[in-house]
Amino acid sequence: MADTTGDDLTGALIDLFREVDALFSAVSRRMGITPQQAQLLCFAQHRQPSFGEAATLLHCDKTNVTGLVDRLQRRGLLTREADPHDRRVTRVHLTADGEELTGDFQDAVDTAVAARFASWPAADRAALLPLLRAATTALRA
Amino acid sequence: MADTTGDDLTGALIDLFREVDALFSAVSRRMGITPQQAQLLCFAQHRQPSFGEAATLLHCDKTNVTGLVDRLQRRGLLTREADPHDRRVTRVHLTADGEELTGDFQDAVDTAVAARFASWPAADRAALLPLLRAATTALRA
DNA sequence: CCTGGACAGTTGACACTCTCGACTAAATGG
DNA sequence: CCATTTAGTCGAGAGTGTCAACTGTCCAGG
Repeated sequence: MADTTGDDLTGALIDLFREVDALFSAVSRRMGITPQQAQLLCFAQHRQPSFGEAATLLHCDKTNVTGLVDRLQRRGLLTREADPHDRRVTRVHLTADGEELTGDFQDAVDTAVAARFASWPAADRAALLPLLRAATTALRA
Repeated sequence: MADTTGDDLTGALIDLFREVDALFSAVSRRMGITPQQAQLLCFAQHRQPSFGEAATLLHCDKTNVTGLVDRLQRRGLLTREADPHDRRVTRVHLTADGEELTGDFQDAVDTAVAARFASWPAADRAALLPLLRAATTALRA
């Protein structure tokens, strides 16, 4: 209930959001990190984000990133590296331990998702993926 | 990148999750409450959950709910009501202010979602809703 | 040059979230 | 009637998140 468009798209989005959140949190916890830490580690895997970029990616204030990085660095999962082109910026690099933990985390999430969709017909799964991407783009606007 | 099934369903789910999270958080903030408080208020609108039920719905420990309710009660958005059938349980009831704020919150989210999907063809929107629901059910397993 | 404004990260203060273990009170079932 | 279970609370402690104020660096315009 509670809707404007006649269909309850909002409710469906939030229900899905809650399930993904639950899965993501459960796996994070099992790995001994918080969901926010998991997110930062995943970002740091592809790029080597500056603190400001990390803040943007995480949708939070840059001052928050300082503490987040502090805790992960204390555990040896990442390091702060000076940016060679701009001495103001510090970049986040994963350590070998960080890479391993991040890989394990992603594998665990992938496995869990794959298991839950294992019984889906290929046609449904094929239809879902582009719609999810389109919905994401729509929401980003 | 990072995937088991060939398609990157996991990535798409997490991307969508992040957008919904961003929207939900932004609206909560605009309303002067936290996302967790918003969730609890929404639940309390339909049912009158006990603390344990609230904890289950919010995927968190019951001790967390005590503080959550404390803060919302201090702001006059809800009350603790004794359950007539079991004197151990306390139920959460929204006040008039709480109902109003919750309604405003839901309207704001609905409006934002509707606006972002306004340009979607009806056919796409019709296809999206059942797939979202099915995906939610799949993940719940 | 060199100075002022913009930008990157840090710090301290503060509120909220979240969990754990220990506790009280009430229900329940031998 | 007593043992157990269940509901909520409390205190301690770690993490998340914001804000305002600060330092250091970069990059113009004068």
